[in-house]
Amino acid sequence: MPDEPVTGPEATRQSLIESGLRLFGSKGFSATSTREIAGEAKANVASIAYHFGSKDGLRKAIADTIAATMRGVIDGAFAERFVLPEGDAPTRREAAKAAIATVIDRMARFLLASPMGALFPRFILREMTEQSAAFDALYGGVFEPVHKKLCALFAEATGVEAESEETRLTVFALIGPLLYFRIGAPAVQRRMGWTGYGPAEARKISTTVSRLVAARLDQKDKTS
Amino acid sequence: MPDEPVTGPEATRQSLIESGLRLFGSKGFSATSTREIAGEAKANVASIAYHFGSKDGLRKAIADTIAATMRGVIDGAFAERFVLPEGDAPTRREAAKAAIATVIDRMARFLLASPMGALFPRFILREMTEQSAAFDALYGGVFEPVHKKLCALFAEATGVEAESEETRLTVFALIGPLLYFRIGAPAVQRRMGWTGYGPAEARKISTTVSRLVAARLDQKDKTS
DNA sequence: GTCTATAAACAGATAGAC
DNA sequence: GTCTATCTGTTTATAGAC
Repeated sequence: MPDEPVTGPEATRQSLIESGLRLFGSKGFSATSTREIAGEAKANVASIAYHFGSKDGLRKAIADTIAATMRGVIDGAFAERFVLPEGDAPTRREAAKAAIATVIDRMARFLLASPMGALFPRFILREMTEQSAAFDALYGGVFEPVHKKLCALFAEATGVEAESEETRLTVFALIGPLLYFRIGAPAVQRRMGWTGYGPAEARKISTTVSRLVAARLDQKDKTS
Repeated sequence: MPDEPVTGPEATRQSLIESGLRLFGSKGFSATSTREIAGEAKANVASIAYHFGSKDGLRKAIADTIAATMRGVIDGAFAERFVLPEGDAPTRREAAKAAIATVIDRMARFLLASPMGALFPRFILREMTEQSAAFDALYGGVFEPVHKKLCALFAEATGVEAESEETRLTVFALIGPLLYFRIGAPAVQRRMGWTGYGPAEARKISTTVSRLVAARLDQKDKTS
């Protein structure tokens, strides 16, 4: 991705996407007027129709931006650890556990302590509940590949089958807390007496979730 | 609550609340027109202004209905198990663990397998991200009391301090998966190849989450 | 490419008959 | 209480000057 110029048509485009991401995510698509977006982006109302064809075109452009950015972040996190060492089963198992811990920690830091981490899930959530076309692209391009990779790691770490129903559900249960801390942030922060998530809060949450994940990975098998 | 009549002003009122709950939750407040609500409720457009004063008045009435209903459901779940037996520490600890398991299971069945369980969180989530006044009532009336009770049970079950920062965060992490299975249902269902949540799916999810919670409750203490 | 001005549709709220 | 008809404001999209 080339650096964006600080002025010119591409800067207007980027500015509209950023404002739209923030406003659509916090107020909702219909609740946000194009005048408001243009105002916050310091652009003209007509520029939305010019650059994206329509208000809905802007929505699609935002979804594409999210998909591209998240693929970059996640591929980076996996590349760091996803190649498991050759060797005996216990060695591979411990490596897989460490890899899961790394990915969870990277996801926690992105979701809780980066600016985009706060904006992306809110936008995605709205697209998901509205069953919009933008969500299909996000699911296939980001969500499913990540979940499959985590299932493979979980299988390595515990010896179960990667694509079994139980494994897929368990992986959802393991990433659930992380996403909930982001999605339910207003409730969490009120209960914790926090005014927002900073690096310190992100670290505490990451530690809490890591302990939970570790407990499940170390759980003795039982047919409950 | 008296049974609603099938006709008359109270039936119109209830019908408008139900349609508003469904439409506000799925499309968002601003995206839903009063004409659409009235149409689905088989009522007249002007009846919204008559019964609730305004579109925003209907929003508040829905929030009140949710708060009252959820208080009933949750108080019932806690009443069943919340009184811990007198006795030695191990006995109380096991009772507390059983109580947590019961509450988690009741919450899972309500969230995943009841009609309201699908509608309430969607509406609440929108009110939360829009920082509306309706959310304040839901937080104070439902969310915080439930979280505090779970913290107290967790403290009994593990011996930690109930209101410590770590305990509060851990309880969020434990209920996170449950809420995520509901909030992220479209993504979960697509990955699982399910067309929706029925009793069988709710049971599988409840089992998965229960195993995770049990793993954390049985975790050996370590200073990680 | 960016702007102003405007068109055409739609929103929520209300007045008044019944 | 419920209806029809209408008022008033706002929305998105577009036409055309620059």
